Amino acid sequence: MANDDSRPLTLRDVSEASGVSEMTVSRVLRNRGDVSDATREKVLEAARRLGYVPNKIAGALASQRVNLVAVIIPSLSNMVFPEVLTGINQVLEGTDLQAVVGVTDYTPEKEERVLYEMLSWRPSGVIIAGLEHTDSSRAMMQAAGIPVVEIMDVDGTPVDCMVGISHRRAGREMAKAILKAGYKRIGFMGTKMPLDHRARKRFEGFTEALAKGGVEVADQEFYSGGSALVKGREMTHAMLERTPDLDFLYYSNDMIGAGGLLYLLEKGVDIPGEIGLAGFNGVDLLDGLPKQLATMDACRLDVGKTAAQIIATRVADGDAAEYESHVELTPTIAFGDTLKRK
Amino acid sequence: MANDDSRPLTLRDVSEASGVSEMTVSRVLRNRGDVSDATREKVLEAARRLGYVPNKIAGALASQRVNLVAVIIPSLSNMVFPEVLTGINQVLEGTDLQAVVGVTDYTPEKEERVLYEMLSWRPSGVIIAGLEHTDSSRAMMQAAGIPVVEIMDVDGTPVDCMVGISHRRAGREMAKAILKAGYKRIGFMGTKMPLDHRARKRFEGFTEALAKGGVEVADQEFYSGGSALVKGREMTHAMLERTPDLDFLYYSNDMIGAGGLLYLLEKGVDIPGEIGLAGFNGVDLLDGLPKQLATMDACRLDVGKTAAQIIATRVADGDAAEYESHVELTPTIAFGDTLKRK
DNA sequence: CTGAAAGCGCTAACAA
DNA sequence: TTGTTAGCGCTTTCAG
Repeated sequence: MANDDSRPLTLRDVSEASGVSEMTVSRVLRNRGDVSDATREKVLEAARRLGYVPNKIAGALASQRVNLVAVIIPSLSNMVFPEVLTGINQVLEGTDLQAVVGVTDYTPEKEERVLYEMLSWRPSGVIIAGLEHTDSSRAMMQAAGIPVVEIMDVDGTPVDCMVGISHRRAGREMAKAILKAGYKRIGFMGTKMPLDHRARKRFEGFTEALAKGGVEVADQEFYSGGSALVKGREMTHAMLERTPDLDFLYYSNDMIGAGGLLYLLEKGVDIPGEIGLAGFNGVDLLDGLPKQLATMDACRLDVGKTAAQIIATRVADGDAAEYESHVELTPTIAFGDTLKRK
Repeated sequence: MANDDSRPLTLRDVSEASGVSEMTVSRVLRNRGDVSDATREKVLEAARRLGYVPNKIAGALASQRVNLVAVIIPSLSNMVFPEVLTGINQVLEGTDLQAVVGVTDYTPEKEERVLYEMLSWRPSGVIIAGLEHTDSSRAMMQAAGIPVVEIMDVDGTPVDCMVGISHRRAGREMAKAILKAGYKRIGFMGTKMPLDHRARKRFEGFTEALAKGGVEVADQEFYSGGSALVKGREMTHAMLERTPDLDFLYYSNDMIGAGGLLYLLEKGVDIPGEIGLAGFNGVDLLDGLPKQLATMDACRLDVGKTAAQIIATRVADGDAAEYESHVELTPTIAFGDTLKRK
């Protein structure tokens, strides 16, 4: 099965084994051009028998084409991003494109390194989370001459295309719903991540809309590290000790919201009567909680699918491609059981 | 900044811009061989100014070296796998190796396709979940002539190396702890996945050890799809309706265990007095629950680190490398608040 | 329908 | 310390 020495097999080996020229072997293996059934069979048989695996490195260099799409995201442990990936993969599976993932840990420097590394493989496109990048990163994407889709945010100016929701607007909408329900003393909890621009924008939209209603955030707290569920419990406890008259808690993500919810339910607090709660993201997990946490869907699957669709279209149709290059998806509020419906 | 036409920049462009030969430019950019500080500066300046990004495709073809490690896992949404990845990345960051992830969705056919695809990029090593693969997949890994580490399971025979825990033993240990605590009427809940060999092995070890203690699983149920937390609630409810005298529930993963726990707490069931509970994996999430679910850690971070270490060592030291090629990690039971400590 | 020749952009090996 | 030469394994192009 394997060849005598340990040198990987080449097209030439298949050519010799089948008595067909390298060129024709190549054609058979790629289903390109017309090849007679007889030779095709000979080639396929030989390739199978030898256990030939083509060398894409050489193929890519020769054809100047690489069927990879670089996907650059901040983290894999956030639930949110694997879901975007799922959307991307769903669409790419229908093409011959292949996603390759890079993780930035929410730092612009690592993002730059990862981007450089990935671009050096000459991918067919880039899908990257967020609109904030170093100048150098932006320059690289511009110079790469390939489609670039910035995802998950539309509050800013993209290098090329963008697909996502407006986090500012999401924050505003939630604030409006809260005010409308009659809550007045509002606490906020989130991650201590100056580099999580989307969370920041949500918070800005939130405070802005509250202000319009004459309300200010009465208390706020930020955490970093550790189990989000635990942090949600702890912060909720601490905040209510400090500011007992709060009647609403807005969490910057569902996990800490869930922690807060579990904590308050144990304490026997009346929700949403005495205190209302809301999170952000619409994670699956919430469905299994004793009460459904109010939240707002970030359209993660859709974002992934739309972004991949743009890349696929551009790769297939070239510059003549027709598509929306700026797509704003609109999330809807899920009131659940923790936010009065007014 | 960008070049005139839209052709990507080459070494030659940098060479011309700096007045240094291509070869020396290459040396500077790779920090290889001795280059005078003066020329080094000239080259780096030119490369930066032009915005040159090397072409790894060409580099890999010429050097016959690719600094990629193929990592093949069943899923990204299982929490477990991103954690293994974290371990892998932690170790690889200290080398010039780079992980590339492929997802199989728990099917051997897709695993085979993904493996083929990845091997065609001629990676320096493979890390792949599980010991069960198609003959063809096994043959490919054998023929690739690169280090292969099969992870997360040691109950079987690897192609090359393996790192993980024995799921059979994990099942047995949990059964023993349960029997020792005095529980007798035991229910089991898990995923309906004939292809999740590790869950299967755990179950086998579990029933085997129970049998040794003269106990049989009194009821069992399997689910597929949907939110695990919700499924945990639903199955727990259904099972206790059907078999009300159960005094212990063993869940094949922590998420459904958490769902069951939340459900039973709402019902006011005394845990672990009236009913004991245990899950599997030791996920972070559990820390935030009202009671700590008993579980068993699968050593995910360690598995990733050890596997990556093996690859890194083999790549660096070649066949002369010294390392354990079969590593069995031993998980410990966390009794939490849901399993009597005897 | 099949084959021969000429690179793709880079690096190993050697020469200067 | 620097430069020259000859490919890496495949595909493009063009000729049969």
